[in-house]
Amino acid sequence: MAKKVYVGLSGGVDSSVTAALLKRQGYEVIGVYMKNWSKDLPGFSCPWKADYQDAKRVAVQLNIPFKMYDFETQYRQKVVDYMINEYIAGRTPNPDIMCNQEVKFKLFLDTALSDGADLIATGHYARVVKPKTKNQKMGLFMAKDKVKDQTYFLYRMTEAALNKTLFPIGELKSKAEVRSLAKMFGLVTAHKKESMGICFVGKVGIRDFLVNELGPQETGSIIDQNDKIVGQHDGSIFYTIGQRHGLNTGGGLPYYVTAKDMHHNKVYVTTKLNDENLWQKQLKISDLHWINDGPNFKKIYQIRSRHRAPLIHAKLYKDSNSTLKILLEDEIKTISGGQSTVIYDNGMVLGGGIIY
RNA sequence: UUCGGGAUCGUCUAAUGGUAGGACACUGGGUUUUGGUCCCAGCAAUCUAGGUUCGAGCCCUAGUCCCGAAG
Repeated sequence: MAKKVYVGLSGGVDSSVTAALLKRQGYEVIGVYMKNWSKDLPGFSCPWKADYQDAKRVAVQLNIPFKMYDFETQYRQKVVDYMINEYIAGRTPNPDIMCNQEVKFKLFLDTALSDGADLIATGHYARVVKPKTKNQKMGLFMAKDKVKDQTYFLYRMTEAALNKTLFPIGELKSKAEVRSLAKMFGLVTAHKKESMGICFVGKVGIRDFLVNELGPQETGSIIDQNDKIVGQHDGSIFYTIGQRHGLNTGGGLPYYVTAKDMHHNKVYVTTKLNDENLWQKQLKISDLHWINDGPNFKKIYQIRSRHRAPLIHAKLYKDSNSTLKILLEDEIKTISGGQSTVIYDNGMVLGGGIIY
């Protein structure tokens, strides 16, 4: 008897093709639209209805059952509130990593399983690799298409979730192949544009989002590497380390944010591209998460601290019981606290943590 | 007050008396399931009033406003 797979249909091309491929492979496929956010914001209308309709159309085209899970309350609590609190604390969170951890591969997984699913699937560019021997565990691996790889967002998945998850898109060579499959299957989403911005919330600027949630912020000084005030900002929570635009500060050379002082509401910048505050060779991470086993401190791993950034060789050191120090082979542009560092072992995601 | 120096896109700054250019910012687009980075395009200026000159950002005169030194 065919296994039941609940596929998260977002209304985009990737998840549509996911469902189509699984059906072709002989699974009993059920499409599910997760409604996580539906609120319109000033100057921005939430695309959830259009996305829902596209998801539904795809289900009809594939002739599979379709249902909707309403996770708005939990998404608000686990993702949006977390995100807002991080910004208030002066860090820069990654809400989509939290969404994957809490919503897609926990809430959605659990709900689907209790609905009778054997497995779930999403349109992520990643691979779940089955153990070759009995001793080996289920591993999360980078997608075949290294350019589109999305494992950076998935490193907080659990082994238990991996055991129940399929990522058929991760086996494809390229986005172009996804597109052509969508065309071949005749899916309405074949030519749909990529969606960006905070997952589910859509293409609203984080700035507008925060203003809407928290109201206008207090202005403060922008201070350069010579302790000179070079401008005024409209709220230090809006800025992130490494940021260049949005400072409204001109003068020959670009200004990059090097630090924030939330207590005094100050934003520090530099025009020196080789400024020591703009580059770092060492990272400290907390909130550690390992998919299978923890790291081997003798090994050299590859790490990534930004989506799509090149992998960098690094060694891990125990910093405390709950934190880790990472020494990088090459310098990278300084990263804000709240962002994630993901540790790879030859294409396999070992785990990672949150920079502090 | 006096003596020097200066005034060019929003900002920083180029232009032997001969098409006012660049950078940053900003806006738009591209890349990107966070933030951000990066790439492309666009917008945009000679302090005012006279004068010399075929022609003035540039030379001359006056004014206005800045900055430095003398009070």
